Amino acid sequence: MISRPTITQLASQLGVAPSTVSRAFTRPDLLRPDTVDRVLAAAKAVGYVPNNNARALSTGRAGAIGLIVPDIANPFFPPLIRAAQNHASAAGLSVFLADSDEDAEREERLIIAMAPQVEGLLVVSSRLPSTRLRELAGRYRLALINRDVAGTFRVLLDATSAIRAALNHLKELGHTRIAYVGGPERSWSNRQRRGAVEVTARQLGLHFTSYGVPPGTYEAAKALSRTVVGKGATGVIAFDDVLAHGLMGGFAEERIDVPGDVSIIGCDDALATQTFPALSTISFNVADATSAAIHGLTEHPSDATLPTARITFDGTLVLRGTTGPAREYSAFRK
Amino acid sequence: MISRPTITQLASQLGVAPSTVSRAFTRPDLLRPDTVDRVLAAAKAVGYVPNNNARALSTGRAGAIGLIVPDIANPFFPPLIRAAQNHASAAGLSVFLADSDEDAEREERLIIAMAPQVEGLLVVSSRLPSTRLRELAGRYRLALINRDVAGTFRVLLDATSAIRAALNHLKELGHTRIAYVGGPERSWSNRQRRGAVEVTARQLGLHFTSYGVPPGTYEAAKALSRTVVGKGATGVIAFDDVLAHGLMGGFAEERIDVPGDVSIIGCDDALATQTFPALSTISFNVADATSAAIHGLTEHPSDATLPTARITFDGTLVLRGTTGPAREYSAFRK
DNA sequence: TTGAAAGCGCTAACAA
DNA sequence: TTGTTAGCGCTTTCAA
Repeated sequence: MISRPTITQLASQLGVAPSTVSRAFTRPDLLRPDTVDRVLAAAKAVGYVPNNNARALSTGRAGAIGLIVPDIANPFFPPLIRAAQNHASAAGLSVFLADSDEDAEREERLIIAMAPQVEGLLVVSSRLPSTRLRELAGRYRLALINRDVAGTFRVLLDATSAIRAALNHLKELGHTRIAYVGGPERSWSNRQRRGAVEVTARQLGLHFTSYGVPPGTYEAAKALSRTVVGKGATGVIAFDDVLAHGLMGGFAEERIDVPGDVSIIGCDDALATQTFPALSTISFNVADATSAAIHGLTEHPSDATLPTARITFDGTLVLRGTTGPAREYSAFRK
Repeated sequence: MISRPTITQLASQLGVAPSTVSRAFTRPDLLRPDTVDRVLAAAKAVGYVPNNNARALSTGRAGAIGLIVPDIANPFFPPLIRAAQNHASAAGLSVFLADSDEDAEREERLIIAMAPQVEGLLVVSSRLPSTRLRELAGRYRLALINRDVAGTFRVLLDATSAIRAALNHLKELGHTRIAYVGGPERSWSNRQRRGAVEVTARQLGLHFTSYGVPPGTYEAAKALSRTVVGKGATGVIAFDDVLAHGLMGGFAEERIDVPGDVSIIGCDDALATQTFPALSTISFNVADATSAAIHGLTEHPSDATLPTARITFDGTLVLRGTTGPAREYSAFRK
């Protein structure tokens, strides 16, 4: 932030009032078109850029939103972050990004520190307890993504129907033993997905087993792969593509063929086709969901909190190369 | 940004002057310790948080830095982004993140829009022409990462020595035909790495071929894999881990064994061990490099531009599972 | 050690 | 359609 032309300098140089310059930028409709042109041209010539801080101070509107994610390195988040930036900048807002590092306390500190400085906060895949989150949403302008807390403004990527489609697909291929490999326990998506797999499996008469990979990492999933298949599951649904990929890595090492020996379906469609074989998965329209959340954040800018809302987006099953006919358990047992 | 207690309110509530409250936060050394305590306690009680915008306006210091990356979804950047945030927040700064989407014009617009609002800009892997970059660095406070423009403040991850080690390693394994698979043409790292491979190959008497994957994506690299190996290369160095992984994906589809048929070494160590076999690569201390850049950005906050500097960090060759003894070319030719 | 007061650059009544 | 003016919340001289 080095010194630069101010609105007053530009105004006196043009022989107009500061407010005229201001209006040329914020309410050009109030000015004669040629005045606007004159001001804008002069602004460009001297390199005048409005000072956001002064503007924010004057209007009481921060001109920015905050975005908190648990782990920027997880491939699910970058597209979301990019979508958030695009939508925010279309609304004339910049975005402060922060990473909670999967740490609930850090997440709360971030919320408290950032909230007063921004128009509102997009909190994605929160790791905070629901009661805390509800409290915070009662004090600050929070829009949650992938966290279903009653009384808050939340946008949810709902995998239920896609999971039903996935299990139907596996059943048709002859799979009878299904495993779910879950991720972070604090993740709402994880609990939702596990629940959906369990319920659907029961409805379809499929044997269901659940595993957990609390750190949610590729490595941890890989380490679990032998166990999963050793217990006889031939169809596995993973919490997300990272875990699915980790399982595939483990299977590859064990010479367990995908999809010959075991079928696997991920979630989030975050790895595109960067696995071999290409991963079947559940895809969401993250951009639309993010857009909805940003809408909520920007809609009634002067309210202290966001209205209660529950907006859901369904996922779609995307079949690629990791599902195939079931093989008999014993046929590849080691 | 909802209404919240101001310094004036807090002051009158405490029966002190606003400046006293201000000093309790910014220059506690000027106050009697018990005054400081009293103010801080009251601030905490009423939930007072300093208004960054007002502070920025008053001091002329933005309290934030900007960070521009070409593609947040590329796994090289998230760790860097996280490092930037950690170092910035340690210096009391927040960070505005922006993604140029590999687009030079968009990158320039971002620089011009953000620069006036922040203490300085961290521009990573710029896609702008050097002349533009030099101009911008002469006008704004820019710290470049992975872009070597004379006269600017730049921090470089230098792969040269690690590439030398890599080729020596391949040569010892009996490889004689080396290919480099490059990424974005605008990338300095790409040009540097290609040059290092070429020079070293010549010195070691190895046959060298260069390929390019301008989009720099997994998909594009995968599509190139057959060509690379068809021309007889048995050792390949990829611009980055994403391309290396893409090549591996292509090889897997073609039933070309890694490292049995072809050895491959990536760069950036961005995929950890998320490939099968685990990828040999060149690793950099991104956190230190980022720290150096942020140091530069925060050192002389009132100067209009950063001093000229060229700070380099060498990479390290990390051998994992994708390199092995060379096989005769004809042995696996299709 | 603390207070009073001016001013950072901008916006938004209100007036003209 | 444009100008005047009073702050927004904070920091920072200067004075006490």
